[in-house]
Amino acid sequence: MNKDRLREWFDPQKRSLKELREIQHEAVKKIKLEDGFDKIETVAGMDCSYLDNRIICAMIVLDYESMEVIEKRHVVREVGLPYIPTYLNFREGCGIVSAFLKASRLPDITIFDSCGINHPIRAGMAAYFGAVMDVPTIGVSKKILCGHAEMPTVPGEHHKLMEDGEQIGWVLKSNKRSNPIIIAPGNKASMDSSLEVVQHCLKGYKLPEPTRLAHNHAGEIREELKRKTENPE
DNA sequence: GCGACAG
DNA sequence: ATCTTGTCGC
Repeated sequence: MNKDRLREWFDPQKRSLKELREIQHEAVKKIKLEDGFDKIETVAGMDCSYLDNRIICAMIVLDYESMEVIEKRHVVREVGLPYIPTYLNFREGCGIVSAFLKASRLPDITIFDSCGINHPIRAGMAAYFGAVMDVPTIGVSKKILCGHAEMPTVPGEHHKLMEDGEQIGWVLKSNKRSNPIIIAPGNKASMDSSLEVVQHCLKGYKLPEPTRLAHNHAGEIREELKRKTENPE
């Protein structure tokens, strides 16, 4: 996909929220909820951190079986939109696309630190990105944006996240000491596969390795930038 | 009208 | 997300 087309999908530019909502609807039409991958050999994690008016998007690619890091990438951008619930795809989109395209080899599936189809109009960052880029994605968040579910209390316990009688994701107790995490398909990943992939990536922490490591990396880059800002040499 | 609301 | 100290529990 060329650069101009990508901007149309991810750059909020000077468009109104109404226009942005329309664009989300266009992307949602492209979402596929069946598995669109074969054997998973690599899985990536994507997360962002912020510093003043800049956003740091970090991506980590891991070997699916061993969960060993293969590649770490990041990009720093000026944020183009304030945080507005349900419009996160336009706030973090451009940076995420840049980081994603920096990978030397595209991952078989990517886990985002955000919502998937568990969004008011099914346009969570993971679902939106996956639909536009036509790649498999899963969303893993820490808070419920929409939907309701019984809360799991025992590690491994999980329940369906429901909205209007439809399942839009899962709520999973990933760790004894942590609050449950919310999992949802993004694109080209079924409801069951989304849960299975995330469970496979859990290694004793609240978050699955891909997302946990991406979060750490984004934080490290942030600290570096902070030093430069305070100590310009 | 009121409350909820990913990062 | 970010700002921040101590504190409870394993």
